[in-house]
Amino acid sequence: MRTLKYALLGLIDREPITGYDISKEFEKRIMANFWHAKHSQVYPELKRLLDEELISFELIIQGEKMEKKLYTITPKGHAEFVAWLLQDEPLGITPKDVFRLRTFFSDFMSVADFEKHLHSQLDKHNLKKGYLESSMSNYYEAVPKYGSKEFGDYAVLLGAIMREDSYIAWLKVCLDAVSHQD
Amino acid sequence: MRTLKYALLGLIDREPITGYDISKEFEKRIMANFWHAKHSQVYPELKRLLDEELISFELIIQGEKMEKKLYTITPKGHAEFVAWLLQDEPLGITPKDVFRLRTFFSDFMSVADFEKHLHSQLDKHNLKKGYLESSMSNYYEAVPKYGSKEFGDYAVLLGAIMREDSYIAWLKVCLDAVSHQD
DNA sequence: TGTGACATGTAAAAAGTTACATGATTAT
DNA sequence: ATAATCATGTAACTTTTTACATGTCACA
Repeated sequence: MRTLKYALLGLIDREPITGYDISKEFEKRIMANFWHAKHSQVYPELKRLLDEELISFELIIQGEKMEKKLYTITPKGHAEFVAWLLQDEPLGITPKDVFRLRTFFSDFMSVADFEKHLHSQLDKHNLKKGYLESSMSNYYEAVPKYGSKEFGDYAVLLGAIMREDSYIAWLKVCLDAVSHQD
Repeated sequence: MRTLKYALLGLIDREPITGYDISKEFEKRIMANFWHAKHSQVYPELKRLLDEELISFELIIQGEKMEKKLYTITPKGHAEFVAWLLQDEPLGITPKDVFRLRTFFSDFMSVADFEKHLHSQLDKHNLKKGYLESSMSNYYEAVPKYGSKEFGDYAVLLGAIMREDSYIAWLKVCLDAVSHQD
């Protein structure tokens, strides 16, 4: 399906970018909320897109001699990207979730152990939600206009916060259900 | 990390099961809501668990000559499974989501095209939510008691419904945000 | 008699992770 | 000076998917 290909093409189409900055985007910035790839996957894929003439690059010298490659999309790359963007796909398999797997097998744990797990998850998801909410309030005071990059950023950030809210609500319901049975 | 190993051990620990039924569990039953593996991954992993003496099997003859292998967990397998179950893990990377990726790049689409995408996703997630809700009402009239298999089933099913609700709510917010700008 | 579900596997390829490898630049 | 970050890559391995491969059983 080569989804990474389109994730890279889209990012490069937004604005010229280096492999290093693409990796950062996947590891700690907004894209980390719905896609991921390590730099060891990004660099070979960039080389492949270059071979396919979907992108090109300009060598930039940073300081004395440090080189970086600033990638730009080609017309062919843009056309392929937009064609992919408009495709309607079936839902696909539900994402894997190790904590839900543990919950499914909670009958092999004591109530106390399962409650410890639930509290630990609550802490982690609350922390994550906090990070997301501060990104939201730092960058977007109102809903950005559709058609701007900011709208995309805003929409996926909102989705990430809602996903955390829902996960937190689920954990609390589980906690409720077990505590009424102690 | 070998999470598939523990997913298999847990299932087999619940009750003796064949490779075929494990695959069905991943493809269409409750486990499909948080884990997945094709039969081509399941059979080799079962062989590996057998080599490691974490499981054993009994040959069952179905009808005239059709053979099936009913796998059972060994004491060693059970011990490893429970040790894994009690581990607390960091959150790990956010699951990939192709539709969120498309949303992130929605500035390369017309409002009409993005709205079409949103409606298509709404249809699919509403359908999925419907399936989940009917499983819920068919099987669980009240919250099952903690410590039973049914509690695990119920908890993850509830989580899956809440996840769909949240996704649907997000899609509606996006639809609202774009329609106010037409 | 043929279709769909039951049942179990292997092989090859793609995708993703971990480890290896190197060097420059900036801030303390 | 030294640690953190910038910057780019490759190699080996694990995980996952797609395709190949075979045969049984129940039902219409």
